[in-house]
Amino acid sequence: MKQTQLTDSPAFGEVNQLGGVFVNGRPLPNAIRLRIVELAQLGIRPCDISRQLRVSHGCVSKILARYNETGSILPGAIGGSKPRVTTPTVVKHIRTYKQRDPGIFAWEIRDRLLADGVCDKFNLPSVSSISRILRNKIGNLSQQSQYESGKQAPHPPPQPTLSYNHLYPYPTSKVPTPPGMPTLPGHMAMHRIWPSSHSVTDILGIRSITEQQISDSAAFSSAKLEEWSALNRTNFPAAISPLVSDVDKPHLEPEAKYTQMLNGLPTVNSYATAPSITPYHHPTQVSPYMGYSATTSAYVTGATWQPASGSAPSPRSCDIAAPLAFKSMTAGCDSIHQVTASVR
DNA sequence: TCCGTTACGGTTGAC
DNA sequence: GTGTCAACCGTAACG
Repeated sequence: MKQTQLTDSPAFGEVNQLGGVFVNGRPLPNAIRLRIVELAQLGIRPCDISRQLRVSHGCVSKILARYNETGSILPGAIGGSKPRVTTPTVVKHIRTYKQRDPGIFAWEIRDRLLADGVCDKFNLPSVSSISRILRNKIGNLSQQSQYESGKQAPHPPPQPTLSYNHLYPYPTSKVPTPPGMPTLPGHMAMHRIWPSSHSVTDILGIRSITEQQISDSAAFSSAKLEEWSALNRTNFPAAISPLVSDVDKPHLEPEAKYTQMLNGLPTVNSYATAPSITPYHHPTQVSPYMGYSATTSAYVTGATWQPASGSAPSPRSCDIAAPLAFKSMTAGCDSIHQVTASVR
């Protein structure tokens, strides 16, 4: 299989064709993700980023595409199930509808749920789900309601004020799409936080990176990423930090794990330092930890990105010191600049 | 050579 | 405690 073509399969990581270390099935560390976006914003071509960071170009392409689309460098939510749409509130309303009109069809209930604001188009149960609820959870309700209707006052109408989002909020509803930004479908908007707490510029401290030295931005990156890495699922209350959304919380954990394993191990600096990289050269020491340091303090340094030859790098060969080009990222840059222009 | 896309094996977490 | 499912991941390969 493709994966078996990898050059190495250490117990805790694998080495790709570029010599980079990765953990199959796990996201790249935020430090590398951040670096990918940073380099792209500096005008460095994805192929060069791929080679320098030893990340497959497909991955670079994916991360940059995600960043352009969502403004976030963080991976999506891994695992878990889709939130249930048949919440108790929805069931209650279905029951009410059935009580008031025992002959109501499932599709009519569905329309009512939508019309009354109980559900929106994203969490509207399917007709089959409603039928299942009628069958399993409400059962003989029609007969019961007919019986009860004779001795009870009419059931109060459904209260549309308690929407599904009240119990199972969708990030899309929590995070309005900013002006000028395209409206994303629900699955995409799940990760949309705007102004994105995960945008590079935000990560870099809400300052325009055009105003900073790379080393300065790296310091901010490091600080932010260390902040991330210090958090994990278990100690991450929803409101603990505005920097990270609920959706993205799970992805802090891997780095927290990696960080915990870092003591005494090489940092990512040795993994992704440009001068040390000979194209397609496999590191003599293969350690998955090399690539999974959550801290960029050692990983992202200005001097690190000098070309091995010592000659001045061109924009085509990683001109870090050159003015920002924002190559091919202009679509999202207007908003980015708006964000970076403001200082909290 | 570059890059978007896709198949693949793998991980994760809710149910 | 375990299995299933559906989301995600990055890589390698293709075009």
